[in-house]
Amino acid sequence: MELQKQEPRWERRKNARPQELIDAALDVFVAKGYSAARLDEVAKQAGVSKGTVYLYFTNKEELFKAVVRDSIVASIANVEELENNHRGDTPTLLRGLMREWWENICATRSSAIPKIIVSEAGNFPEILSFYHEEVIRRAERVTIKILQRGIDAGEFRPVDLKLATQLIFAPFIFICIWKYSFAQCASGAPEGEKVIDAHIDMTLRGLANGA
Amino acid sequence: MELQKQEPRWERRKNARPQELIDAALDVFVAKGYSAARLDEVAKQAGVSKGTVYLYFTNKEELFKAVVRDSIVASIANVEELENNHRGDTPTLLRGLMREWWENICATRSSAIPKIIVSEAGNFPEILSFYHEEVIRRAERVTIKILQRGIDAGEFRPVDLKLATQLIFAPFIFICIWKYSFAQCASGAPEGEKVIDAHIDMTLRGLANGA
DNA sequence: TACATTGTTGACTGGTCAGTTACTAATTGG
DNA sequence: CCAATTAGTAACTGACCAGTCAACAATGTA
Repeated sequence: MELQKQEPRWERRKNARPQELIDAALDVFVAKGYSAARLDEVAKQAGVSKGTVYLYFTNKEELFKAVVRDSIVASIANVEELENNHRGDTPTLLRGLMREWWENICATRSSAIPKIIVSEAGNFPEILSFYHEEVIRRAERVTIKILQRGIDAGEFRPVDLKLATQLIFAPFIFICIWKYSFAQCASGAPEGEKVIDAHIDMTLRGLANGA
Repeated sequence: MELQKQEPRWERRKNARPQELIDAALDVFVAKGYSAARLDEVAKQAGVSKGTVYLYFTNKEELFKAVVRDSIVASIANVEELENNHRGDTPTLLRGLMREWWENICATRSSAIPKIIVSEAGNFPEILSFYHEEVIRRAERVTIKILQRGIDAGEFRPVDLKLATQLIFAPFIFICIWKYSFAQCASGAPEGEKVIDAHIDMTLRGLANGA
């Protein structure tokens, strides 16, 4: 018989758990999508048992919403703040919005979320309306605000605000979808960074007020 | 007691069943996607019991493959035949390919299939490799053949064949995805027909050999 | 060291669904 | 008309999984 210091079988981590679970959940949602994601796997990834997940999130849907809030909604909040505090010229501000989207969503694991919404929203209407309210509408609102500001200042020519907003976002969404579907098999996948640089350039030229 | 001719409780329809089941299955796959589609519902839609589905298809995956063969693979076969028999100029042939894709896939219920592949292929690798082999590769092959033919005849300028093929297909795929995701909530959805007309026009101009 | 508090566990439940099978009845052929 | 054949049925099985809960053990307190 040998006496040894027993490692505790588990630790209490009341404060750290939610973020750990959100991180683990993002991993699993990225890999499997929404409905095929297993909460047992999220728990395992976070180093806890499934019961613990339900201690911090009432159900799978709320966990998913927390993941979205932690990544995409946070990014929108950044842009809103950028818009509020920005004092310089509007093209720079719009470039800032687009870079933010690229760097913090498209180029990260978060890019799986728009793909999940596109893929599965039809089967989960509550998630769609949540996403529509907290992501799509807010993103539209701040983008329109920036475009309006540019038009008012005479930096942008007058354009259809809604349509311009959609044209600005479409390539971002397309890249998110591509990354998680055809990217595996299509050899000639478009290089995201370059595509977005070209897109930013095109957009700013397209909006420019030909004095 | 009244004597009446008893309607038979069900009919034998050995020859008709497979097509009836494929049609019903397409409806359900369109509405739910692959993994959320229920074979009980396919059976109900076709007016039979679930057991009958398994009389004609070994499992869900084979049923899905049959649906794909019945719609998209058939459309590719059309294009291959078009290419084989065509004697006129190549731009007309390429326009024929693109119209075929629009009319028989994008503009019909079949358009749900590319969306399903994009959405769920990650979780069903066997379906992805089937689709890659029987749809993507064949579509690529016949498109490249047409482009090469145009280049050889001096009708098209020399272009990167693989890249051009991807650029030709990307808008079709995007429309298929859009129809089954944002189309519901985005008001300013692009009108497919016009987008594709513009796309065909752009492609032919882009390929034209500036004599 | 003993006790109270509470974060965590993991076996369990209830519902769902792909796939199976023992049986039933529509059809066919002698 | 009466088997023999076989398309079709529906109840069933086994696996899976979101969500629950009674017991447990890590930590705080005295």
